[in-house]
Amino acid sequence: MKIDPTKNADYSAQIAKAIRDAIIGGQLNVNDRLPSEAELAEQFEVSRPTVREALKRLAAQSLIRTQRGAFGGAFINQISYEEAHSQQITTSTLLLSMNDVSFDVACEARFALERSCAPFAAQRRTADQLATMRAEIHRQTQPGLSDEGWCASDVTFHRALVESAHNVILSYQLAGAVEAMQPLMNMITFTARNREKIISLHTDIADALEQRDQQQIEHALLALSDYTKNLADNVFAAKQKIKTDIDNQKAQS
Amino acid sequence: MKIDPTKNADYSAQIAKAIRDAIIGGQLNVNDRLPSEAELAEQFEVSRPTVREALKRLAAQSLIRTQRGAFGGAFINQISYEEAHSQQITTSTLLLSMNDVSFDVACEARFALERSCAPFAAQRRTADQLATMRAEIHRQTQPGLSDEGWCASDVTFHRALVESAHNVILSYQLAGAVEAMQPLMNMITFTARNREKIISLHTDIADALEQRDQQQIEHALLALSDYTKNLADNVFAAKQKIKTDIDNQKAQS
DNA sequence: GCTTTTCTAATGTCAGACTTTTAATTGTCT
DNA sequence: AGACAATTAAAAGTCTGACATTAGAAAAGC
Repeated sequence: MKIDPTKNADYSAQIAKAIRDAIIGGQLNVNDRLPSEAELAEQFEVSRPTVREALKRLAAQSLIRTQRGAFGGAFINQISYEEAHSQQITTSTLLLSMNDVSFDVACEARFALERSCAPFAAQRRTADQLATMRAEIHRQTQPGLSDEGWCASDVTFHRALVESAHNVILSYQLAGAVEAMQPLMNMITFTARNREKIISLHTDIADALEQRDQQQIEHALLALSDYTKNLADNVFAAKQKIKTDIDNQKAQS
Repeated sequence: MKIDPTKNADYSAQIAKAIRDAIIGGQLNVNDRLPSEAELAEQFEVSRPTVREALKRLAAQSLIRTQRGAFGGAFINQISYEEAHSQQITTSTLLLSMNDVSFDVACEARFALERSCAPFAAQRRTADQLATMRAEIHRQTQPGLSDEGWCASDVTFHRALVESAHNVILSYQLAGAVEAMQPLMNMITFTARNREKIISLHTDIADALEQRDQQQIEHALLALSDYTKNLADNVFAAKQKIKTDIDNQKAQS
């Protein structure tokens, strides 16, 4: 593990990369302790603040955790599904919000991914997940439910469907799709949507899952996808109309 | 944006979180410049090294980029698909290697996700992607191809299939599946696999894509998934046998 | 008007000190 | 001897102040 001393730029990035590569390459294993900051500074021939910046970079990716006190230090972290989950959701959310992806593309991807869990969900769903979905549907029928509450319930519903496939990798991968995109979609469509219609589609999904009917699950998800796309089209058309009206008014005055 | 002054711990994490939330929440927009490190230090009432640690955390997530010199500073980064890609692959790879996921679970997830692009690939594939896939199949027939070369070609082949769906979000999400898992799978199965068999399955996929036959694409991917699972089973059985043989030898001696 | 030089504000780096935390060790009492 | 309390040491966390390097802007020169 050495760094390039020629450039006087970004030692901390280089050190972080060296350690990261050692972790990925297997030279450093889970729960191994890194040398103390002072020792690392000596090894890399840089100052302690520089080492610390490198360690903070690694900590930001959950690659290490630090502990103070004697026999403390920086330890290689075992990345948990939860951490990977939340990282992926953060990245996906930013990616979507910063690159103005067309709604159709996002919607298509989101439901395509969710459909991929259908065969396993049909096989392996337990009463537990079904009960969660039914409970969320019931919550969604409550007239007093706020938009935030609706959105949270929606996410819980879809998450239960994903979990019913009982495949941790699939759950992790789909987290990005469901939990990052669903709130964004709700934000866009909430003005136009008809809760009863969505509840009916949710009920179709739950029924199909109860029957362990893969085809029907996929079909119901497609219907929900189509309805969502339609909603967005309506919202955009309405926005367009407002814009046109304003333009006309300007032209008249 | 304020931090909790009571705890004398992890100011840098708190500051990073405050800025991250501001980015996600939209208070800070792409290409906005953050205040200088000295100004941030004043605002948060901490020292400059502490601010710098916070900024390095954000830089590690590609949320900001920094530029030296007058009128330089830290700017909000527009997260590109490429950056998000590589981050996801790093995370997925670590997640898989650190949590000893069963091969079947990973394999099932990987191919389920890839199948989700089948309907769009069938509709939208261009001659370009098909040509890439055919070229990779041809490369795979070369007898002199190293294991590394095979693995790279395999990834390129599957990546072309994913790209043929022409949905950037889907491409991004599937990158984690294909590019993180495929090399790991190749590492496990390369001792047992039959290149000709895989080439034939790849040809089936390319043929189905050429015919724009969604069903056939999914079917061919399933066949490849089954074959891969079988390979892994054989590898594990072989390992088990070796272990048993050694135990028997020990028992005899 | 164009090029070159100088200026300046910002990040990058360093050295050294102090604070806080935490677990192991040592000491003391029952 | 065993349980509890005080001590100690190692390590992260933080601060201060300084210097080096960079790169865009402004000024000077042609």
